Amino acid sequence: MKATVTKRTAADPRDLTRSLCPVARAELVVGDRWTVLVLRELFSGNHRFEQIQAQTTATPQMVAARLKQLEADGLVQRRPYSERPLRYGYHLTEKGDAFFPVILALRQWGETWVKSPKEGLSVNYTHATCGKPAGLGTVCEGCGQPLRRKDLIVALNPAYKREREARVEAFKANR
Amino acid sequence: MKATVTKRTAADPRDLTRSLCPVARAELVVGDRWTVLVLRELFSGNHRFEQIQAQTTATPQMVAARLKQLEADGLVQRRPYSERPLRYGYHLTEKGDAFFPVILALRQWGETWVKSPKEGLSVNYTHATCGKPAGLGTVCEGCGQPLRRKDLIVALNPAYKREREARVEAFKANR
DNA sequence: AATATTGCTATGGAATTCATAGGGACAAGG
DNA sequence: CCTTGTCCCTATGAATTCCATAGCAATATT
Repeated sequence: MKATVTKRTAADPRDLTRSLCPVARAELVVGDRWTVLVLRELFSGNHRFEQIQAQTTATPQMVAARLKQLEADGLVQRRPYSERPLRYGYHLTEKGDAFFPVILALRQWGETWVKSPKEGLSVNYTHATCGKPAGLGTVCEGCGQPLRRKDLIVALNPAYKREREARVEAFKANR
Repeated sequence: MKATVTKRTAADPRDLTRSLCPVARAELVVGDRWTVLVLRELFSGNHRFEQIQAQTTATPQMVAARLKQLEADGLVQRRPYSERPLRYGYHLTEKGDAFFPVILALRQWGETWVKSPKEGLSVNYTHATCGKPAGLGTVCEGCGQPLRRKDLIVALNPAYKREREARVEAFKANR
């Protein structure tokens, strides 16, 4: 006979919200494609709703829901950037900023194993601290120090830059 | 007037499958909670369907679908571990193995920002190459070398070990 | 007064997920 | 050979989430 009561409860070992596994716990917060893309935009300096929507290509509900959840989870803080009309920008908290190594690791894997080599690197980082190219890892290729976002000088591949500009145009075009 | 034709096509800048952004491209493959948990299990040495199902707590369809997709995406290879009856185990390819830094980064962020300190670290790694504790980063705290999965000696926190054993029991209990 | 800008919310249908149940292929024990 | 057990999935239907499209509110601009 099959089990009759299998609903998940708080004490259920199948409930991952209290799992001791740090990966499972992290995934409960960021285990979603749009969430990661929203964070990517915040790391790349886009703080406004419309920009995030345009670059992630998500629907406005998806963006609104993710930003709301990220705020509830403490990764994002909303700050007004205009009083009249009242407009909010979205900014990373310390907890959100600490997510950067995950983005870097995803970037490295994506560049190496998902993109084709002929597409070239999309982003080149220079490590402001030591002045050398930072490479693809999570620590600087030149000096060995862990890479923090604010120490990086970003240079976009021209094709990738065009792609991002094209999304802004496409977004404006059907507003 | 609103735009009339907004379906996404191959040339649409909103189609991320050909985006030059490595993060977006990576997320198309691994931007899913169950997928990441399946990979975690493969990294932790569980290669059989039932084990993966028990530890991820996903439904069998979810596990089957994710494994199938991971195989199609080249991260996982299926190998028979028994001829009669014919049974397959799931193993990481080079591409799948290269995903380890992302798992490490998620682990670091999860341990530091999602779990409460009193829960303690769930996993402690010793770097076999240098013999020292590897720490929480993606490079060894002791020797500075990037951490590869096969160079790590794993020590599970007793409470975390019990949690994993409890999931095996719970799984058997309602089979 | 008319139009544009920005940041969302509303709606309905399509797709996905989940809990639960079951099935096929074999092995082992009686 | 007949039942019971193991392992690896597949089937089903209900609940949930997602997406495309449309629209609204509060201003600023002309």
